[in-house]
Amino acid sequence: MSENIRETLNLPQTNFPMRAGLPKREPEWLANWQQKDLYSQLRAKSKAQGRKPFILHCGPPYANGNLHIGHALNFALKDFVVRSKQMMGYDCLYTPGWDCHGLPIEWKVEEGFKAKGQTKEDFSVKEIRDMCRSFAKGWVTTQIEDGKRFGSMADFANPYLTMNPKNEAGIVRELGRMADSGLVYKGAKSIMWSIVEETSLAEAEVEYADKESLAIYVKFHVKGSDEAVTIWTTTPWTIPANKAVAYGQDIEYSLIEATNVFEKATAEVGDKVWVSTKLLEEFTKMVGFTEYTVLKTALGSHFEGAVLSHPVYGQDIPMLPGHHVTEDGGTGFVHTAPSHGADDFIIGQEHGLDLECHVLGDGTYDETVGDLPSTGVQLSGMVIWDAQKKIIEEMTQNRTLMRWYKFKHSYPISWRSKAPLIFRTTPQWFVAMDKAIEVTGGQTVRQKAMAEIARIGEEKGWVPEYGQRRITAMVENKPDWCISRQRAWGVPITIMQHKPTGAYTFEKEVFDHIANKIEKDGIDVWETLSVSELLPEGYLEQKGWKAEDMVKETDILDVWFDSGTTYAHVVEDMMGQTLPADLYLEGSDQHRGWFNSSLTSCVATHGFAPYKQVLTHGFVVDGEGKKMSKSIGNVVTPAEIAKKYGMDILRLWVAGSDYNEDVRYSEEIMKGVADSYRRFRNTFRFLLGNLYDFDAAEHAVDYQNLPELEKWVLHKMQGMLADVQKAYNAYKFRTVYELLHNFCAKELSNLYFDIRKDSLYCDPRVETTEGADAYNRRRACQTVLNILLKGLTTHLAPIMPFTTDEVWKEAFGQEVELHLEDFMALDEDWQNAELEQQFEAVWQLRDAVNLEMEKARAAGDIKANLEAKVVVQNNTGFSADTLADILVVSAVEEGELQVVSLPQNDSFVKCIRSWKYIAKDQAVEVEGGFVTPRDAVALKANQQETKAA
RNA sequence: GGGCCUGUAGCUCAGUUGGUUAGAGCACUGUGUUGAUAACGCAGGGGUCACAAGUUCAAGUCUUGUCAGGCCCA
Repeated sequence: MSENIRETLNLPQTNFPMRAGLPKREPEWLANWQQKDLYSQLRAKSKAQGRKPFILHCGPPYANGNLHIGHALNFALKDFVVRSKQMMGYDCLYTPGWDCHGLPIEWKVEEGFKAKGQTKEDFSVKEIRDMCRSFAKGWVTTQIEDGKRFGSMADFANPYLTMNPKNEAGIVRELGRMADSGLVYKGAKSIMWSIVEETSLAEAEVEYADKESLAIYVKFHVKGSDEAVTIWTTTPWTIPANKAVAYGQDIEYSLIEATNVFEKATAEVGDKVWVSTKLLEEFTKMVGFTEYTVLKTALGSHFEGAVLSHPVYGQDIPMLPGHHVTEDGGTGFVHTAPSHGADDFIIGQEHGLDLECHVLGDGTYDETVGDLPSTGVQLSGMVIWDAQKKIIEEMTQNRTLMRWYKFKHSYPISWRSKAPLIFRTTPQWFVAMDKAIEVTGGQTVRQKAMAEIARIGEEKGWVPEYGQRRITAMVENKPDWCISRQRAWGVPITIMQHKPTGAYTFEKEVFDHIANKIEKDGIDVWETLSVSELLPEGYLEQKGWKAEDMVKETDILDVWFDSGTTYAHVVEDMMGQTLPADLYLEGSDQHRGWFNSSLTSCVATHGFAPYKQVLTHGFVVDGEGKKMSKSIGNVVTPAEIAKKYGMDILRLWVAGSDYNEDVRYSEEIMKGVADSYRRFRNTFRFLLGNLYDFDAAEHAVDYQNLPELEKWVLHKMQGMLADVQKAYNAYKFRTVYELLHNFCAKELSNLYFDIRKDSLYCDPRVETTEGADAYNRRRACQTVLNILLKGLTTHLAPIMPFTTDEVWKEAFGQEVELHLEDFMALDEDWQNAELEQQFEAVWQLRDAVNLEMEKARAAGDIKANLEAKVVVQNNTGFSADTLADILVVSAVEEGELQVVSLPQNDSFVKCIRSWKYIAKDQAVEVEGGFVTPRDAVALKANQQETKAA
């Protein structure tokens, strides 16, 4: 019999499974979206509606490996933005891109052919480029596939690649605009140079590691006296390039004479040397003076005009004042080789020293270096690292060396080869930061960039705010931008020099003309086409130059120039949009990288910043807050996570994290995220299960006819979803997640669902005269469930596109696309502050009753809530019956708070259908037991319906 | 070594201009249900707010330092 009764209930029915099975099912849904080309459908819809564009411009990942978890964080955040902006009424365009040129790829390609015993010289530039191109293409293909798996709403069919001829042409055009306004110049500067890769390196490409160097103390004899000045250096190979010794103006120096020395010391009794007074003790200990006398002291200015003798070659060496001289270590004097040090270079420039570099790109000395006079060793052709000992031997022989020893210190290395770098002065192309230009209205690039940073800050464009402080510091101190690289894989610096006059082709029309050729046939035209083909018609004639006097530049552009100018060749050219873009969104390391190069470039060519807002996120670290690295073995890939948990869980992890800081990833955390996911999923399952017989068009109840409780739910939902939209606008996805999750847990599961289960399950699902009230109550509840379903699904869609799509199709049919929808519209009329207040009192009462119930339960008086009658002072404004529903008890009576057990009361019986206890005299007897009058009606109506069907 | 940032319950996070017994969700424990059932309700335990000084009538909240961690730079 009880089974028959059960059949008359309206229990939830749904095909929406409790267990998601995301790893298996997500790829199927993804294929469905792709097949329907939702991105294009959204564009068509947006166009038809005349929507305002919102441009999230994609910073290109580098195409040389699989996407890692950091990319997952970035992709997820970008997709939250794209989807939420679209659903809030924008036409949100998102073209993903890839950075394809550059040293890391060229290096990988070289590794490949070096393994086969081939060298660079075995290939033409074009052949190397072709290999690089196909290498990059392979990774772009892989990364696009990886990227699609994230579920991003993006134009994956038409991505931008910095190696596409169209983009390469755009890069050249931007260079042309800078050259035309006089910003591009060729200079000689001291730069970090890798002798392994034979190229200069950008700051970003330099790492630091401990290295053992040979440190030396050297005497420079003062001409015309028996005194000497001492220096200390860790780069003995730069001694041949020494051009000066620097002193500190205000530093006090002492002239000391050694009266006794350590027996094995190179230094000798009788040595008269100058050294910083502060460093005397350290110095004498290091060079082995066991006894010495101080002859006199003098300030640095004493050395003005002094001339020294070079410790190897003996030529005159000037002493010069240097601001960079300190007394932190060494001797207080600084060995100055302008071709091998940044400070040295500056001093050299200031004083007109010879800046020529005697070290070649491969790290060997060139012909201009003289042989070592005493030992007769030939330096030219020798690798600098090997030459060091020879130089030390030489100075030992000629008695200018005081001491040498092994010294361990932090030293710059190449990020790729990990080989130590050297400072080397070579000709390079630069973009001037401090030259006034027209496009900015007469300001320098730096001034205008600083002004733009401040303006964006005033407009709250730096999210989080500390981004402004970071980029300000970077731009403030940024030296002129070295844009040239002596490599093959990149966009050529399309400048020619007229040899006889030394003039360069800086005119914009020259760059544009070459860009057009590149756009048609690729960057190789720079090598394959002749000078006259590359120059605009009539250009040479106009200048009075001959083609055979023109020399093409062989350097290529820094990759940061490629990505730094995407605002032009992607946003303007490819996407056809107007600058600035609405948003750039990348990791916080890009304050120095892409945000910086983009700002600098766009200011230089357009006179303003390319973005309105810049959103930055931290890095993914492990559960202990340590960085992820292969050596520690704490690395996880997005692919693994997708396979284990599913992408919606990964995305939910991002949404729940505070991306302003570093984001922790661990199995424990993911377990928690998966638990949170279940709350959402079961909420949806409950909604879907209880809407199985509801058709809004037919059954929806008008707002004014809804019971108070339903109105309260709509009020709460309306306020919550309005806050959710605010949070989306402020990119506070964590708040979105929390608001939705807590609403599902508190307002819905704990309260509304719990209360209305009786109505949903037990009220008649068929309308009859005698059961009209109960029937309407259930339809009213379903009306609200249906609104909740739409509200929650649409507002959660940007975070969990897979699950919400599954919900939507379960609710509205397989052909209905959630991701073409906007956020469900919120009705202002749902606001009802008065009602909220009334319910606050109800919930307080409910808490008090629950505590009392728990006591009764502990005492063994009751088990289930429905076994209780609650005596309470009802000042809620609701009837006793309504309050009984809200408290999920069988009855409410007025009086002092008390919980009364009904099963122990002979005058009550349990309704076999609703399990409520009811007074015997009100109960209806049916086959198998008693039911309440409501259940008697529902039982009959539902049975008849079942029979009819 | 320098710049920017972070350190609140087992986990993810809130904590407004310093002001009563520091909050939420999840996890955990107990318990009830077995008609959201690998789900749901109810109740409960759990924090010397990284550490140490200082300012103050009063500090998670301000200052300084230490420790740990991250990004960028040298």
